[in-house]
Amino acid sequence: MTKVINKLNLREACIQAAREVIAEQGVEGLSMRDVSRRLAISHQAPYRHFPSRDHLLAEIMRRCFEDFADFLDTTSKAQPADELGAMGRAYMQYADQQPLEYRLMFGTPWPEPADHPDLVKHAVHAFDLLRKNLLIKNTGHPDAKKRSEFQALFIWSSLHGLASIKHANVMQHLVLSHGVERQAQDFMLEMIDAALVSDRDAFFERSNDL
Amino acid sequence: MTKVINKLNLREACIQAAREVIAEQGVEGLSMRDVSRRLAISHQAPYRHFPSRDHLLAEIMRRCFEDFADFLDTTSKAQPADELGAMGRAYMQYADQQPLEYRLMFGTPWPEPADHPDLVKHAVHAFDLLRKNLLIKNTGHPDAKKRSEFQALFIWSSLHGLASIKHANVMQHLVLSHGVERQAQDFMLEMIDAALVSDRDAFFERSNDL
DNA sequence: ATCAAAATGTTTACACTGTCAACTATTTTA
DNA sequence: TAAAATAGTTGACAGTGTAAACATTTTGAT
Repeated sequence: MTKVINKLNLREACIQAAREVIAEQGVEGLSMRDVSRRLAISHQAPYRHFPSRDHLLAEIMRRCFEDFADFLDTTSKAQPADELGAMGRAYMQYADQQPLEYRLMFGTPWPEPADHPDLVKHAVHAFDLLRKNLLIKNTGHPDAKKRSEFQALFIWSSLHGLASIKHANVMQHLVLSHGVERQAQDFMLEMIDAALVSDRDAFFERSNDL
Repeated sequence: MTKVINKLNLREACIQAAREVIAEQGVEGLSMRDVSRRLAISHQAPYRHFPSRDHLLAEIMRRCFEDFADFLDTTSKAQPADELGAMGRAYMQYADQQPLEYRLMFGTPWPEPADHPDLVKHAVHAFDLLRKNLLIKNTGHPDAKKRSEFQALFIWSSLHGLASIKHANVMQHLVLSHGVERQAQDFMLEMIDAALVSDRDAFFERSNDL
């Protein structure tokens, strides 16, 4: 029964099966033959739909970025346009709730970008959401564009850094005081906020000299 | 000749050969058989010194953390004790100059920590340097310990996040304004500084209620 | 110095991987 | 309906990690 559905669109079935494998065994454990076995098809059948294992993986990653951007979009649109904190929380929320997807996007060695332009396009789109949001916040400022980019990179780095550290499960080895691990995210968001409100005009003026 | 040296201490030779492989082909390209071929020994010889490929890799990672901690230690000791910026710059400098090592430590899926306690110990040590430095800076403050841990996590996350993004070579796809990519690190360090000087007493008081 | 034991290294073998080539069955199209 | 494109299968090859059995070398106690 399910098999019939599979055969109707083997491409989709491969993607789904691959995601199951990743969920159970991690990206490293993903193998074309595993996918084939799950679908009870020959080990070469998936190659009719994906040129290589990397292409299958890239397609999955691409969809993750799509979902991720959607999530950020809808979650932050539900807030006032300048509510940056909401976006930060949304980012960390996604990282928490979809650890697999997050790890796939940001913790997996990327395949050669040149071979997977769509993957890059969708990845950049997620960043652009943040950049645009900041651009609104910076209207009126001289160098609003540059400013937004610097800030976007800072925010993204901080959030991504924390998410990575969380996913690496390394915090439990640091012997932190009670509550620190749990509240690290809130503290981080406060720090980002504090950093943003502090005027950095001097930096931007200096930066134009180079 | 070199072969004699190799045989004298095959364990060390394996590690060195493995690092060469990683340097040339990345971690993914590291294979036990590759190591063996380089040393002109049988493909099972390395197993007399490392129970598995993961153990070889873990030993290399452990040494990287050792080097990394040493680097941070000496580089930041050359500065006044409370010069946090120096530590941040040292961190990013290491990430820039030793991209391979950095990627190995922070960008490679870790083997099961329980199987490699030494690896964890050395990794934590690098974090402790930062934590201790902040503890000095926070002397006199109530909750100096907690404060330091929050701050250390924030700093580490930010720096690590930026380094990861740099290493992923994703910035070149973001179409950033001129100079932004180059100056991102300086901006980041300024932001961290700005965030730290802003008093967060309210946060810490709140945090104790939970 | 000898001789057993421990260490180190080699050979063989197995199950797994990605993917190429050749073949067959099915579906679409002219 | 015949031809062509598409989809799936089978078999092969070179690569991997590593277990097992064997050979050699080094070491330590008598």
